[in-house]
Amino acid sequence: MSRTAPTPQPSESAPPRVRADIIEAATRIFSERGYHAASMSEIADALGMRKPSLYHHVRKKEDLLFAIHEQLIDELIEETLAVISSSERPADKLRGALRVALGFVARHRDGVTVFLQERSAVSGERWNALVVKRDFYEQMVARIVAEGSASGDFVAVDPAIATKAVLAMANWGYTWFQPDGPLSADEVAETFATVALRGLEVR
Amino acid sequence: MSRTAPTPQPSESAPPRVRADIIEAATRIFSERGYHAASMSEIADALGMRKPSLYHHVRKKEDLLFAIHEQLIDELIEETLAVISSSERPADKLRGALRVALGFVARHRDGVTVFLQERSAVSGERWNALVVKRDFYEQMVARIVAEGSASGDFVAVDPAIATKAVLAMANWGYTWFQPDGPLSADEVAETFATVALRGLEVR
DNA sequence: CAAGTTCCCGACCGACCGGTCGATCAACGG
DNA sequence: CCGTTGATCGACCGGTCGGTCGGGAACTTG
Repeated sequence: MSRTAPTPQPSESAPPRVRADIIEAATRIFSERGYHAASMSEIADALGMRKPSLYHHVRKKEDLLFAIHEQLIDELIEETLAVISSSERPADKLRGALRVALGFVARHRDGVTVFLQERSAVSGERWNALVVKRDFYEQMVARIVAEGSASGDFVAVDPAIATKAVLAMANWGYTWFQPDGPLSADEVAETFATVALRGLEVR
Repeated sequence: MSRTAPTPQPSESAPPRVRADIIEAATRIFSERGYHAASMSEIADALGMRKPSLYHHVRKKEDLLFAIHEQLIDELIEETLAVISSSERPADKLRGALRVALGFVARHRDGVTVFLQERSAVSGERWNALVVKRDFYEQMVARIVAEGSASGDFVAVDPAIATKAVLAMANWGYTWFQPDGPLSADEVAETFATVALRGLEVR
């Protein structure tokens, strides 16, 4: 009864809802077991169907991985762009970018795990588009740091290396942050921003 | 002629030299293709032998992964212990720990990649010992931050979160740092330490 | 030279995996 | 009431992988 009335809108050739369920299950299983170790049967079983049924909705295993990557990077870019556009001072932009990144980990932990852990699990033509988007995101962060350095808001350290430090905080979160744990994403993001902007040492 | 005179010391049951070559090759291939995607034939071929020959020196594929992990974490703990023991001020300890970590990435890039990328690729009994060592390393960094907070050298931010920020810088390096690139490990470590201790913002 | 040890490898095995095929079944439209 | 469409799945296929086995080459030791 729960999954017997599909095709409510036969309008588009794009899938209606099953697709989302499939990607969700694939994300969880890829995240738990790793892309190569996970099997299509596993994903099918998690959806209450058998492998050939899953292949009715999906062409290749790699397509699932690609869909996960694309969905995530698009959303991350969109949110980050919005936040840094509505800020003025470089410090606020950096704080906002960290808040978006940590919030992303909190909301899409499995997806981020797949995104960062299975970064080079696949190749092919369309993969280049993802690399471009990933670079674009990094460039957004790099631009914040570079603007701060140029305007005199930030101290004179190598902006490229400082960017890597900020990206590290944003990207490493998926390995330890627990969305259901005692720490909130905003709390972590604020502390990270404080460390990155004011430093730990008392003067 | 290059590999025809083994067994120079039949003293120990421990392997003489081939073992090191095998682990080195496995490290490179696991790092490039991922543990699950890499095959034992690949590793054997890289060593100029066939798969059954490789299995003469190695019992299981998982043993290779375990050996890589163990070797690396032991060395990292040893070096970090030495550096933070010979320092006095928390700031110097933190700087030293970052220098060790980045130097590690520079010297054992493939190994660190396997170590951090294939963190949960295997299970089993002995795996617990590795988790304990990994936790011990993190605790060393945590203690530096906690000491700094307690002594008043560091500002009053949540030490647990600040520790994660430092660990992020140390651990994320393997994804981007190029040992043969224009940046030296010490250069990066110094800049990271500056960001973590003084912050980016001018006051 | 004979016994022993170490290493090597062609051939093989069982398991599993990504992916296909064809039959079946339910729902909908005319 | 029948044809079409979409979804499901048992059975199957080709390929690969981790791991084994048994025989042989090379070297050491006596």
